[in-house]
Amino acid sequence: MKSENIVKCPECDSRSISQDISRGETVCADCGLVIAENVIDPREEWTEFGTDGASKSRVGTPSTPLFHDKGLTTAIPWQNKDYYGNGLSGKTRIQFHRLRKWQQRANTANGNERNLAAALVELDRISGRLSLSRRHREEAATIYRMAVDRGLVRGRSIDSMVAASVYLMNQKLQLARSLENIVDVTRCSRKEVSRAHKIIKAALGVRTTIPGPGIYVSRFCNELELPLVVEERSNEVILRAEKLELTHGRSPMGVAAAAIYIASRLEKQFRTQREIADVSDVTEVTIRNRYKELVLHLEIVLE
DNA sequence: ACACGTAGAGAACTGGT
DNA sequence: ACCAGCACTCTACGTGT
Repeated sequence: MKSENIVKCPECDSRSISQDISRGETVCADCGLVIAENVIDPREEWTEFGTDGASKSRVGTPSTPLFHDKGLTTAIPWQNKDYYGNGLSGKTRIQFHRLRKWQQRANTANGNERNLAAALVELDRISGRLSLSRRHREEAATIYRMAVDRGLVRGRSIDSMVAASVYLMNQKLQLARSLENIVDVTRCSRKEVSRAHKIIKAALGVRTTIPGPGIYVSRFCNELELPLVVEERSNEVILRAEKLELTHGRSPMGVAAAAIYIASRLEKQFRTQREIADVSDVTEVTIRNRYKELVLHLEIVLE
């Protein structure tokens, strides 16, 4: 990984690339794109093992919850070759075979570890499809790890528990992903995911604030390429709507979509109901119903 | 093209048993 | 665990500008 050679962000062309060495990441400071990860930390470890100072050289990637062994592995290659590429003698070969076997067992020996290993593969897959940042993946992985530790996964499908962990992380960190967004990228039903989610949430005692429409505004506006003023306007509308309890029992995405529709017209940055419906995963009908309601009760005049 | 309105179907939550 | 009732949303229209 030649991260030190990167000078421009491939996403936004910004030149402010920063290296977070202790996390092993190279990140664009402007758009937050992670350009490289698992970069080896070349700095000397603080702990000194020798007396000459030169022995402080233990390096490696930082620890992360994203691998079942937290990324701290020693790999014994399968080839029966030594460092110079020469073949190993029969005796050594047998010895290495045994070492490999034991390491395999040590890595995934108990059921929990094996479970985690499988789960993290799934987490990686769905995180990719939801384009979650590393921080979000780590939080989801941590939640899943706790669920495994409490024995919650036993007898339930790994996939549904992983999806539920992602959803819980999403709520905890106020990410704007709906349950549908997550169900779409898993192999299990909405019912399974929401049941698993309830179980984990209760067992871990995670408190989440019920997400209001507000959390969707910036994501939708981004996808619609609307300027910041529209975003602010939308939030004002939503705030007033919440005060009048116009949002209760309504799909938050529908309310957000309607607020954006109103705001975009107020700011003369017209977007059609169709366009807004597409990014917000609600239908035009719902946008219409919500926006009529909002306009009526908030006494907003659209010309 | 876009916005508007409606009817029937359907999914999801609540409370009851 | 299943069921009924409920409010809300969706699909699929037709209509109007």
